[in-house]
Amino acid sequence: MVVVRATVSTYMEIMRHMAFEQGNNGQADVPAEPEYRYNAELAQKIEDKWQNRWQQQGSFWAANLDGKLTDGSGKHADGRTPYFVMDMFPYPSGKGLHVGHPLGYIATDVVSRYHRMKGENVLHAMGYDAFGLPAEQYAVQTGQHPRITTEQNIANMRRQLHRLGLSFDDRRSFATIDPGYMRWTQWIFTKIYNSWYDPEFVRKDGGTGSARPIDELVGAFKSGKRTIPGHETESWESLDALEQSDVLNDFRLAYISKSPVNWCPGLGTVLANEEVTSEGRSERGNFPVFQRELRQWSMRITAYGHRLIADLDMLDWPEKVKLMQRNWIGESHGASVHFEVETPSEPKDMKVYTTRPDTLFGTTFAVVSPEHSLLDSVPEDWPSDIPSEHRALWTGGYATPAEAVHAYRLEAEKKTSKDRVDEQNEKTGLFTGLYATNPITGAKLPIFTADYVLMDYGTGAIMAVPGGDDRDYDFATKYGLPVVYTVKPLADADDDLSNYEGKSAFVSHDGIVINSSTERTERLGDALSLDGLRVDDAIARVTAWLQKAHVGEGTVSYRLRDWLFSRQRYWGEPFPVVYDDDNIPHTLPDNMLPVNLPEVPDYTPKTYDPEDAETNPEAPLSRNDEWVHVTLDLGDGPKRYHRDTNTMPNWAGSCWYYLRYIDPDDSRHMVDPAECEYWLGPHHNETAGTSGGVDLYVGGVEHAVLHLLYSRFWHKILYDLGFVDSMEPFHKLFNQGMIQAYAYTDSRGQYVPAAEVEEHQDGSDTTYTWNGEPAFREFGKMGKSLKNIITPDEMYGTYGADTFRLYEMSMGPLSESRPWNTRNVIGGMRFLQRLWRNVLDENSGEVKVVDEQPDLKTLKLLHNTIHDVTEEMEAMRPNTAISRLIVLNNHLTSLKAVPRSVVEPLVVMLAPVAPHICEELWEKLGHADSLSSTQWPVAKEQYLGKDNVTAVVQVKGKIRGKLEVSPDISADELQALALALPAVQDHLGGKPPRKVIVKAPKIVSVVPQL
RNA sequence: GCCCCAGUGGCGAAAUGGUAUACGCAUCGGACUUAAAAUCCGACGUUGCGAGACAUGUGGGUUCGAUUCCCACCUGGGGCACCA
Repeated sequence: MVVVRATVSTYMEIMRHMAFEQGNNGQADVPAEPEYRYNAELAQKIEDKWQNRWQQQGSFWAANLDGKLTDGSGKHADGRTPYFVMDMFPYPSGKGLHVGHPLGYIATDVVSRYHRMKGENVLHAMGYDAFGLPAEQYAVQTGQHPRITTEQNIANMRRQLHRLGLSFDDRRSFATIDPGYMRWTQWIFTKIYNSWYDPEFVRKDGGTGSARPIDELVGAFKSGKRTIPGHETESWESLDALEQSDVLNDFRLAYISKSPVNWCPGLGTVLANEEVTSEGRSERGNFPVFQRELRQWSMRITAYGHRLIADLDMLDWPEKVKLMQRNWIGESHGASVHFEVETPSEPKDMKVYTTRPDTLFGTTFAVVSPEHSLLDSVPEDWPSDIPSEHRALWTGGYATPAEAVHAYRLEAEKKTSKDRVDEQNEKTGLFTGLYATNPITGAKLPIFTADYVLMDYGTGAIMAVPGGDDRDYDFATKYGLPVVYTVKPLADADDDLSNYEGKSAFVSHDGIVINSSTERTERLGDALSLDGLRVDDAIARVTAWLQKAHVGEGTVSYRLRDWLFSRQRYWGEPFPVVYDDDNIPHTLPDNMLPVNLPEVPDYTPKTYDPEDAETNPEAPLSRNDEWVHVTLDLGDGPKRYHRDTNTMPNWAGSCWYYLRYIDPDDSRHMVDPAECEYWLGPHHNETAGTSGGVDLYVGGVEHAVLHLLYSRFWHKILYDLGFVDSMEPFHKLFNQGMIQAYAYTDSRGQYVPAAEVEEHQDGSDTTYTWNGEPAFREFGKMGKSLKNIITPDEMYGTYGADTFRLYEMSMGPLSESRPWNTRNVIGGMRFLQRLWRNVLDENSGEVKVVDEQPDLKTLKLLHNTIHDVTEEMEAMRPNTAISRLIVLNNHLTSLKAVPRSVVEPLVVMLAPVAPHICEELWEKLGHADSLSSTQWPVAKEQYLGKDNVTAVVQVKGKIRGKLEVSPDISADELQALALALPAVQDHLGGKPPRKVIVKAPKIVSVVPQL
């Protein structure tokens, strides 16, 4: 039985241990390591040296065209191609980093260094996304102001990242909390607020629909070119300020509305849809979330739904992320159908949304959501024609429809979002006493209210087709409503309808319409028959018919909701908005920005019993009266105003930070237009495509919809308004995998420190013990609670930053998740040591390379390696690139003397991954320049071919022989050689082959007679 | 339920229609050493004395040839989920 420590254990530790013991025994000195051996201690020295030198020399500064960050070359950074590579904005948490965090940062650093060596002008910077809930919660726990703890966290994270040797342009670093940055976040908000979406506007890229200044809309109202919704007969001037404000509010891209929002009493704030899990709980804190009608800020992201889907086609993103965005936006094409409803006061128009207008003939009732406005117009008494056997169920036992509706609304409000949308739940609902008229058949349909219909999708009302829809079928069954079948699935086209008795027919698009015709009527005109049509044809025909009869039209609907933009928290950007005495909002002019956070007696959010839905948000910013109530001159003399006390969500700051990297100190622009065009404009280099945008954006897939969707949305607004000229923010997206880790439990299921667990191998069985007791291995994330955290600091101490970088880059493909295994790190260390020894003598420190010409075999290996490594780097596969470099280095190790002309390109090619040791070797090899400005090697064509290749001979797909042949052997010659092989003859059994496939010079495949 | 991705030695993995297991870890053997570490050289899918046979989650298919392409299933991971 062999005992292996599963922990960080290198010969270094063992040596130190021995030194300690022997010192105690007063015995002979430890055999000293060679003085110039590449070990953790030396690595640390080298790393410090180069990190300082890079910083002093500004080795990684990206040159702007003009301004403070220009390199003075006069034009376009000396004509170099720009390359913009970014990591996702990190959140400086108080917990510090573990070895999983820097994976993406190392990857982008390798890419950055590689592109610099290709002679490009590389922009690579790192800032901090510093507002948000965790910072606030951490501050509450420690009793300090979030600004203090956040700044400490940023400093700590900077230190840890610096130690990795990342090649950032440190002049371009900032945090979202910096007033100079926040000012522009607020400025962008005012631009969005003062814009509306004109669906007819033709953009410069040829597309239709664009954000436009709200003044253009006001102009159209004034000139009468556009009628004023809700005031169709009035002139703009005849409306008072409040009415004007309300009208514009319905058009603005940032607007205030009283609508059902996600209220989370446990966090004391409202949340965006994207921040609520499918369990109906908050993503942060896992508290229940309730639907409540509250006045809140929203952003009209739905106006961009179509462009956000369509423009994905321009992007070089993982298909998986594109798909997630498409699904999240959920564009569906259908029709809005108008049903007339008799109410006590007047006839009303009830619009329903359906993707299947072809099933209108199968509609047997209608359902509106509990929040629907129609419920304000229910009759005073129950109609007399309620089927008596269903009366109790339909009325819920309430005396009047109004009472029933009121009670049902209250009940719906009390349910969590989860309870409301849980498919498992039995459908509930009540009759409203109202009837709708089917516009096609004239049939009278009872209208129910039920919470399975959602107010914020479609129109909040549906035509129920129990013959085709499972949900409607469930409801119809419970409430005794009739079922009519109007579509036969194509597969069952010959079946008669009795086959569908007792179930819904699940109406797929693959079917034939039946039972769907009507005569010409006085009211609606033409007769309509869909019978016998395929579903898609029927949809087209009925939609055209509805449109002609003015009782409906084709519409597009989105699953995506407008983005709820306000939060009732302290640690976020304040809204640059004040209200006058009439409560009309005004955005603050540019010269009054930024609006800084006020000091408040208590920045803790007001939270409630997480289950108590009957509570209201209270914004912490409202606790400072002096800040809230101000006198300002907004152009019409000093007046009293009160400030908006909400803060923006965490996403605001991360929506546009990439723009600020380009031009971080500009006090006149959000980003200088010329710099922005150079770095982001479409075709700014060959990889950016027509969309333009950041050349490479690396981050976790967890932001697939949230950050990446919001950021695209803002970018498109800024594009429409002419502030940026790329259509998309991020041209290429790459999702790095997660580094996972083993965790160990004892027999009671408690986690034990993973670093102290011992691994035992007994034959093929592996067992684990901790403190002599059996332990059990599981696989998951790295985290404090699992007691399996390994920090970068530990890795620096035992191996150095280069080995750590090398290990992370070599452990597997970047996009895959995989377990961390400290035991394997030593392999990278050994590689670096062997390379070190190939260049210099460990004992003397003297460079030992020779200037003689390498042999042909070595040259061929070198140039093939250059060729292949270049390919691997382009494809972001550092793992395979590294393995090729190891092969080359192993070959050098086997030579009697190491040729300079081979080891130098090897050092250059390894530099992106292990920059410090390579810089040191490069210097020792006699070069004065930093590797960061050294050219990437180019493979020489004449060494890429091979003298002899091994041709494989297969019979019926099995290898029966190998031949060493010249690479330019003819097919006939190779075939003859192959057929002459005794093994081939044996397998042919004396008969001539049926067929021979020759792919000279690599393969001969012989097919024997049957 | 719907959609997407993955499954290869003891382990991390390589190979995208043409020699399966490159590279690294672990393990074993050898050289060096008084000894150990380090280093260097070598072995290392299973089975068989061997020729060989069998092996890329399972079962089929296409092909002269399949880890790679197609179909079905199993397992694991992820996304969406009363969206009309």
